[in-house]
Amino acid sequence: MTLVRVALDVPLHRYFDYLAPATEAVSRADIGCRVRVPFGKRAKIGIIVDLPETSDFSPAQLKPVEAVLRDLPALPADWFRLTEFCAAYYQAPPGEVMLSTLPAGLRRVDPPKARTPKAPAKASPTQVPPALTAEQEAALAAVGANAGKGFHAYLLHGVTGSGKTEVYLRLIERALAAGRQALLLVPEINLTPQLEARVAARFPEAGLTSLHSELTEAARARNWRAAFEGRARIVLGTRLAVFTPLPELGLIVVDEEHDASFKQQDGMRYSARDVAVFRARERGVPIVLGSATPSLESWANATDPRTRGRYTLLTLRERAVENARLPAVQRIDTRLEKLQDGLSGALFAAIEKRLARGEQSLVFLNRRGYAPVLACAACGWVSQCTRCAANLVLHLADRRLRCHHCGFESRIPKACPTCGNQDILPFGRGTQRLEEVLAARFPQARILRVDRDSAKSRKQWEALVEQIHGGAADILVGTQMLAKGHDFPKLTLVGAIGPDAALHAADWRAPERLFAQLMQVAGRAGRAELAGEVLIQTQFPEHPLYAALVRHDYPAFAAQQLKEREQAGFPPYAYQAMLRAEAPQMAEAIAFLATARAWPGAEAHGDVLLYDPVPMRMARRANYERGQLLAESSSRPALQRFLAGWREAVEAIKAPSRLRWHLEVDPLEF
DNA sequence: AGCACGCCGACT
DNA sequence: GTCGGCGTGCTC
Repeated sequence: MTLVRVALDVPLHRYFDYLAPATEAVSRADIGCRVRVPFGKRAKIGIIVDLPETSDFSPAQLKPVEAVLRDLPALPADWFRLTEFCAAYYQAPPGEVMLSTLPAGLRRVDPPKARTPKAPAKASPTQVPPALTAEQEAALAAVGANAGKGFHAYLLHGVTGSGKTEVYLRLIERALAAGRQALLLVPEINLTPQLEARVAARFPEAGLTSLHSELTEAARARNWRAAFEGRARIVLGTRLAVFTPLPELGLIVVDEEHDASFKQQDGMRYSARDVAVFRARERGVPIVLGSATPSLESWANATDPRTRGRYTLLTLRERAVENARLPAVQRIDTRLEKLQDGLSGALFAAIEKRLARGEQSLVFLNRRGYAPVLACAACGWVSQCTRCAANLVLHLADRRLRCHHCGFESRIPKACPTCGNQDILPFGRGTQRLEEVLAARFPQARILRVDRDSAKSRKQWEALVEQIHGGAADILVGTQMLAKGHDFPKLTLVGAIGPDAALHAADWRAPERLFAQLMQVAGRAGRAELAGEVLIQTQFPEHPLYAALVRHDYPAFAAQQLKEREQAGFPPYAYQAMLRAEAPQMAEAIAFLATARAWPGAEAHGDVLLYDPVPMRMARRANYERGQLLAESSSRPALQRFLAGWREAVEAIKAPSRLRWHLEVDPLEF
């Protein structure tokens, strides 16, 4: 009698044992195949993880497998090591992790009928690779020196436009030549047709396949399968693609490795970048993390004397396009003049100059909507979301008040809801208002606003990019959407309007994010032959963050931040996990966290510190009040040992049914 | 997570 | 008299 151990998509930290079906034999070669099994009242798709000798359940308690699905090759052992590692590290149920990484069609009991796939896109003519700069050569030589020696992690630090992508392409070329597959991970927003086209044009025979959330279910399944079966030699994808089984994996590249979208923010809260590093080590292949502004975690791994050697630092200091220089960054001290609608005279003048020369300007403001709040000057009423501890943002474009946290919407009141005063006014500025201000000042200019409201879908976004490229806009107004990964050849001026807000934010990671964002947006200016200029409007021009930005000096900024982090005992000098709970009443959430904090088992973990439960910074969201509890240790293994026991104890806490909680390892936001 | 069973409140 | 609220327990 054969026993079959099956991983199922249920939030339980165990596998389920079944009997082999009466009609067919099951062998160890079937480990990694999908099965259809009865589960309670219904059927489920699972994955065979083992054929155990014995079970905790008697044969009479076990049900037989309904069918073994052998339409795909069996998932390989290294894939199990990867998913089981993630389940253990992130305290997530292993079956849920495994099943959630499969394309939806492959985990459905009634599979959608397979339609004939479209003919694969015709291979475009191979482009001629550009000549390499000396720095690119050096980076490639450094990686090449370790070729064939298994795992090695590299941090490729290169300013915008320094040709990181060309380095990736050359490395991919080598991997392909060695008969291996390459995995290229990119942030969500960055998965542009441009990059895909560039890779496809360079490697027309490699069967490039892409994996991201905007593909249809069928396309995703098809591409996933091509990668798994080894037909696709290059896989380009967003974070979930890190789990794609790749039989001949030879190289992993993580582009813009600092980007927050590599972190999954629900379900299993994993960092695809960290998972990628684990996977590379486990598979014994090189991994390249690339960024103009690396995460401080990666930077420390590459430069801190205590961890030096963990990652090898590769640096590209110069822009690859001939004659293109880094933009001149200037601070505009906004304490010295009265701003007009938030804009300084210097910025107006600079835009004027670009208009006269037929060049493009970009005004960067990381706040969408017309104004962040509507308020009554007479009684002090402000437009607040009834469900969240947040203000309703005024959107004049479609005349709505909108909560950016829960999606609540309402009409704009004609008068103050509390005192009836007719004079309710928008306070502050968002991109819509900025667009209006600029239109009034430059009536002849064509202004294009690019934010999540104007570019909701990928299609709209592509249309906007097309317009910008075609020169159909003189002034761009945009949020961070505009900061990422696009070459706009005619863009020579970038103005940052309100960066100071992030400077003194309570989240100690805010400066890191601000610096990355400003570096990125500054990198938009002057990418081709035209010189670029960046104007930063600030009340704190002498702040070290801006000083480093002016010098394009990421290493100095990072060194200063790491020093602060170390003094404060923050990551990467500490390891953290966050337990969060939400309930209709804050007291319930805090009581739950207090029970978790009082776990007697914690006493055996003197190397782990549990803080007090506190309300989250945004204490209420969508009518749920939220609290959090931080666990911290100076040792990652110590934290991991603690979490395994703690999670089990937390799961056993009896909580009100409307209370929800989750545990996040290596949290990024506080 | 689903999906059962199970015991108390306002409706055809 | 029933429909249905969500508490509790189970899934090999």
